[in-house]
Amino acid sequence: MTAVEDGLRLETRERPDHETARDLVAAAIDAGALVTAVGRCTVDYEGRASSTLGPGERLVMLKPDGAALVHTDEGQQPVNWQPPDCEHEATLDGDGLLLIESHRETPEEHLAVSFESVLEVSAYGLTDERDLSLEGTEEDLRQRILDEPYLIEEGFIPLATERETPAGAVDIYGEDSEGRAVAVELKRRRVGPDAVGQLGRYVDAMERDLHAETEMRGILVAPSVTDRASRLLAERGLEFVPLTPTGTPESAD
Amino acid sequence: MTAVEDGLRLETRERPDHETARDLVAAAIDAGALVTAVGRCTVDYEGRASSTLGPGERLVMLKPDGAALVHTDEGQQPVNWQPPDCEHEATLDGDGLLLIESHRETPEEHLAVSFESVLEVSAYGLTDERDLSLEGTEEDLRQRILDEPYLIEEGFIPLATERETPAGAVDIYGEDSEGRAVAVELKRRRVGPDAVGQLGRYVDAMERDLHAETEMRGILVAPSVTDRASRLLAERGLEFVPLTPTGTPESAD
DNA sequence: CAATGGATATCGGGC
DNA sequence: GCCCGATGTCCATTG
Repeated sequence: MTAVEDGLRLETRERPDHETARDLVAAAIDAGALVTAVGRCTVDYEGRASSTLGPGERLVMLKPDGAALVHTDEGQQPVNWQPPDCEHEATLDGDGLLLIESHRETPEEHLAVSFESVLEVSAYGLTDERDLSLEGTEEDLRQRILDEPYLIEEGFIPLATERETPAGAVDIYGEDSEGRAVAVELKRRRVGPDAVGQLGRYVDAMERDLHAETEMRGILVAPSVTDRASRLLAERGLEFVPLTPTGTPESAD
Repeated sequence: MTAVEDGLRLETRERPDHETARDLVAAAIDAGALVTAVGRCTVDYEGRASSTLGPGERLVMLKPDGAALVHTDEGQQPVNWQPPDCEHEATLDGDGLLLIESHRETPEEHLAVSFESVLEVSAYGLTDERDLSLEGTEEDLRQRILDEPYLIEEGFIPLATERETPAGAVDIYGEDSEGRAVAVELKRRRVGPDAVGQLGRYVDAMERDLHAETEMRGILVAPSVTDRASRLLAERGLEFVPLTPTGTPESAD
């Protein structure tokens, strides 16, 4: 019985032989620990796409929720990965070398990491309450507008959030001071053409719903807008109001 | 002089005191090693947004390229992070506890991880050739069409890729058997409304360029399409051709 | 530098 | 389970 199975919090092997590494990784997976394995390896992936990665030194992380990450010494993103809810397995291949595999269905995906050498293997028993508090999101921008509707313009009245249209949900639906219907699309950061297309789809869908004679307004709310997006807004008769989620002043175009 | 500075490949401390942890992390950052630090900590971030994370046990990874990752026991994504090209620093705070910070400018961003306890600290000297070969991408889909244009339709002739329009670059520009201009937008996976909007913008822009009388065709190429996107395609007079990057048959709508 | 769009995007909410 | 849109998205490419 290993320390991990005993409920201890940490088990590490430096430069273990492959069998020792396999034993620890397998036990740690069973015990619900977070595992790291560092060494020279190759990586093969097959699923939504497929990839191969030749020999190199990387860090492999296996999480108890079934996520797997292969990190090189560069980049924020892992070079290979599996999302949560995968099944992890540690075995010895035909040459007696450590093989870590991760598999899931829907979609069918398989990741295999074949180690030539193992620098270190560690198992950590982690607990986390996981109460991240994040500010400066699109939700903060929405709340800011609901609290102070005049930030959109004098006389603007919010009537609904996430109002459904055939093209999707409008972030804020309301009326202007002359009673015209207004669709507001929110973005927490500077926007490009995509956001204009999104707002345009909503406005088109609502105009169709409200019958042709009613004039809809569409307002894009974001810290700023790119040149091309600005031109697209003008072409489609849509408007822009500069506003940040936090109230911090930023350059507004 | 530590082992890391000597060029050794691995240096680990299990349950180190905070000063020992600080020394190793600081030396490893200087030496260009990849660092992991596991322990109970709080995390504060301030930058494009801001966040706080209360006490919990996490794994912090510092990469020699300046990236930083804070991983909990759940999720593929780190709960906090910094992109590459940040400056990392390991110090002792006023209470003598390990403090890992990461900072960058443009945009101004700061990450601070305050450790209450340190389970383990490791430094790895990694080298990686980083030669990932990936198949099943949009680029593969494009090449497949350029090799076999009839997959779009009988008589289709590709004339250009990434052809610029005022609305952005069209993936493939070509002509049909009757000489009409065709814009083709490629997606490697099932598409929703966004892709329709993207194609629509290109077609509108090209029709404007080619003068009003010329009839443009817009074709969306993807494995399949959602209901709403299908309706949007019909509304805008755009077309859909089911095709996968690899040729593997998938359910096509 | 900004801008644009892809990604094995991941993630969460709604239906 | 699919669909849809947000993300501190990251990231490569291009101007």
